Amino acid sequence: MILEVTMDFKNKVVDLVSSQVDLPKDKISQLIERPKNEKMGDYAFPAFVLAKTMHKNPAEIAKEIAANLTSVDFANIQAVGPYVNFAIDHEKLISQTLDEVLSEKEHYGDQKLGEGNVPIDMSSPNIAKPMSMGHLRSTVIGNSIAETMKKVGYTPIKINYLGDYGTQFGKLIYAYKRWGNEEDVKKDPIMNLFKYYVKFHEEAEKDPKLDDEGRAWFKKLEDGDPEAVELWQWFREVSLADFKRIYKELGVDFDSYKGEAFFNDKMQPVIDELKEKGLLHESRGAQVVDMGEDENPALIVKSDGSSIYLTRDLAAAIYRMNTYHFVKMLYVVGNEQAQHFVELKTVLKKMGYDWADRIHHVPFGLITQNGKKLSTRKGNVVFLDQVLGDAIDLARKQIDQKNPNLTNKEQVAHDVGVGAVIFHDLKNDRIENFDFDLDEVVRFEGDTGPYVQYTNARAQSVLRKAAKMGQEPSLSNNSLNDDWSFSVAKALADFPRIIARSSDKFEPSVIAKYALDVAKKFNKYYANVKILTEDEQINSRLALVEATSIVLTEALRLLGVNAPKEM
RNA sequence: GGUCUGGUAGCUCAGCUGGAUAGAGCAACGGUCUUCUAAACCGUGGGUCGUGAGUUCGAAUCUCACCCGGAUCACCA
Repeated sequence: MILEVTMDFKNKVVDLVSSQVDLPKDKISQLIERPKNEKMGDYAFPAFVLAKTMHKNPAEIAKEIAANLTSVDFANIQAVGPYVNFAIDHEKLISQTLDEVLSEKEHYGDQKLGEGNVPIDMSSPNIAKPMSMGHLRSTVIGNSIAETMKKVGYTPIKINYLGDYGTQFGKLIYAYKRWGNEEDVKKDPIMNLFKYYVKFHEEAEKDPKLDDEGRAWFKKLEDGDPEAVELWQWFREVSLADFKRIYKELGVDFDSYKGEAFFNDKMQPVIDELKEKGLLHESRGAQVVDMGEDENPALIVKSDGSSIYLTRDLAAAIYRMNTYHFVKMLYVVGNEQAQHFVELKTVLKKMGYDWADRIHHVPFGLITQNGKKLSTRKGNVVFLDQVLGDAIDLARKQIDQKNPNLTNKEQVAHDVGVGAVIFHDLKNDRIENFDFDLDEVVRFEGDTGPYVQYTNARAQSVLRKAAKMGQEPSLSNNSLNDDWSFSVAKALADFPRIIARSSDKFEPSVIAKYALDVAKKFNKYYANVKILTEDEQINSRLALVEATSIVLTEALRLLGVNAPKEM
């Protein structure tokens, strides 16, 4: 069972206040806050609410409450203005927290907030196009949410809903036949296919008839034209191989690669069902479902009879419900598609599927470059491959400069470079747009992934040196009670709460911010306290160091970032 | 124009369910490596929290209006 240290103390505060005040406990619990300034203590009860009923000014009330309270768990209980401040006994919080972290190790922070399958639709790059920074976002956000959901009891199912179907393939087939050749595609599949695709859109600007050609080829593909199908399969195969290479770099894997094409034969039943339920009607030659007064209708079948993504997503959602019986389903997809998911849920609801409420669109902000939207069609993209490569190169250079004797340089360069890119993507609220700036992404100083990794490496280095001295982490001796240790321990005690919040909001940045906070506090500790001094507290200090390393490593793991022991 | 989303320090952003003098990082300037990895630490300067009302003992936080940026508004996904 999980004993959360901070909860423990908070409950004690609630009990104490409750003994003096005529308010229900849950109300008190709600009012209790954490002072911003650590000097004011660790918990505070504001007495304002009582002013009316007691007809006294809050400061007086606070004073009275404080005067009547004593507790062994708190070093100090005193009124400051209208607040009753509670300062936790440092020694107690430090020893309890460290004890808990060291005994639970990487399971520290595990909790049971729910259970059941949670499919996560994530990454989902388009076949025949290079993966961009946009796909990176979906991939790393989805991955981190999956890890976090697992930690709180759910069973995530990572689904890569490959963009392996749609009108774009008609365009690509046309473009390949007109400007492409087999040899080039074999040499460098993605880049050359992508070139044709961009060329198509350039030409289509001048000659809109090309769009019709593209649509025609897509229709052929849907009708099973052998040439179209063969080309499509080939494009898919070479693309997927390339994607898997990048996923390996990122350390992300998937439970399912069922892409859009998989649902080709599952759309007609959905269309039939919509028809049966009287939801479908014709509009401008297409089949649509009404979305209400001022809304555009949801398009189900295009006027030329071919399929569209909403229909496919409906089929996919129903399939996933039947397959996984999910308790939640997440779509980690850019914010610009928000309307689509509103439609998806609305149509499912109209079909009578209440489980549509279990579907959550987890949107993220747009990535721009020099303020402009990245568009694959125009070839205005940032290639993920390149970014990762640059980041790793830079990490390698740093290692050569700062720690040239490091043994597994390549591995560490990879972890640090890729870690920087992933962390950068996760540290801000995911809804936030960001303008891509390579220097910013591969920065290793300040609020960055490498900063957290470095902090952990420092901790590990101390532990290695200690072992050589014959010293190891242990809480059996003297416990710590200095301010530096307390600051670190208090941060460590927050971990379970942080995980709960992150999983609740589907927000990895909560964990990223937390990791930075722990790292910062540990670095202050490190700068102010000489750890490897052979006195009676050395083992306790080492316990603090090890606990910090455990939490940092686990926080990074939840973000999908490796934590090298040396760098 | 409708809908969604954002507007906090020069730049990039925190600020949890409203609470005590609004915080980080970057950038600028100045310190700290014969001592546990300086990818670090310490210090200085820098903000009418978009604007105006409202709710409240108390608003960056909640409500409304307005201003600005971005996304989106059926036959792409």
